[in-house]
Amino acid sequence: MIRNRSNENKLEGYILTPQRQIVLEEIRQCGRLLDAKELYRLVSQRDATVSLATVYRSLGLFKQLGLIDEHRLGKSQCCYELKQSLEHQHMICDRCGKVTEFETPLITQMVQDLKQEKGFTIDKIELCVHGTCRECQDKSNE
Amino acid sequence: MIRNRSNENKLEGYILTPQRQIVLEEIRQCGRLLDAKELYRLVSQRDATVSLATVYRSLGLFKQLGLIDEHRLGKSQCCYELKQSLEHQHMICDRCGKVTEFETPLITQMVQDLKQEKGFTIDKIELCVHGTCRECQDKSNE
DNA sequence: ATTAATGCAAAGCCTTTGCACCGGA
DNA sequence: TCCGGTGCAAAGGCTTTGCATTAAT
Repeated sequence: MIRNRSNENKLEGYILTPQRQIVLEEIRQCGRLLDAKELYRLVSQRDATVSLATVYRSLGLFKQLGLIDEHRLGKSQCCYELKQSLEHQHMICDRCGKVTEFETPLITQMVQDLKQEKGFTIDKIELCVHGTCRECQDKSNE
Repeated sequence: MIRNRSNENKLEGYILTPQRQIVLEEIRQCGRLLDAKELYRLVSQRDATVSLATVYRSLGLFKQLGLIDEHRLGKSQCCYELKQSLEHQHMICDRCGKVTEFETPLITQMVQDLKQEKGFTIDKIELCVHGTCRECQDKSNE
């Protein structure tokens, strides 16, 4: 097995096992938020012997290494995606369940404000924006 | 049992049982975020026969009636507090676990931006702000 | 041989639910 | 009597963990 002590694949000091490789590639290829079950299903299509436990353990490792972000978005289960900027956030439509990405510079502003006013140093801001998307509003108006 | 069809206690059309009364009062008196277990402990001190299921069912009702807000704050368990304004948000210190409240007008701005740019109508924005509080930073610098 | 990673199944944690019982109208 | 609310225990959903096995150096 390939041991990455260099920074190739950003898994410094950790072993890039075939299982971890598949998990990471599926997150990369998907390009949207995924929960563990969805990810497990995708991974299983490529190697049916990979267990759900390994998916969770890989996610834990990637999270710790800063390769991915974990979001809860007000739901009981976690969702994952490749590491994004602070400004990258998500809206959840409560009618159709669709998750839409957006960018907002207000986050940067907020980080500065909180530092200045409260002395709080921020590592991560996650928004849980709930409402109704344009499509669902249009449907209501028909 | 008192049936509130008026808007006293804001429990219109619902029965204000002794159990519900205790649950609501404890949320009121506490004045900070509480999870179900903590709330159950407080309620039990006043009436040990009240079950955890009743606490959860009461929380569900209050939530539905808009009396309280439910927050997840990136944690697995939910926390509850009396209904607050959109601007009222929370920061979590990842070192000491302390939750600090703050107000930010940027939320209002964000609601407007999302309406204008994405056509998204927002019911609720919840921030999960993670970082290090001033006290924990000071401790590190000693 | 040593050490880490994996698969499996079991356990954990928080929350919801089915069901019988109770209490007020 | 009727009907909603309650308590209890069980079930649910997601995630973590213990343990034996496997794989790499």
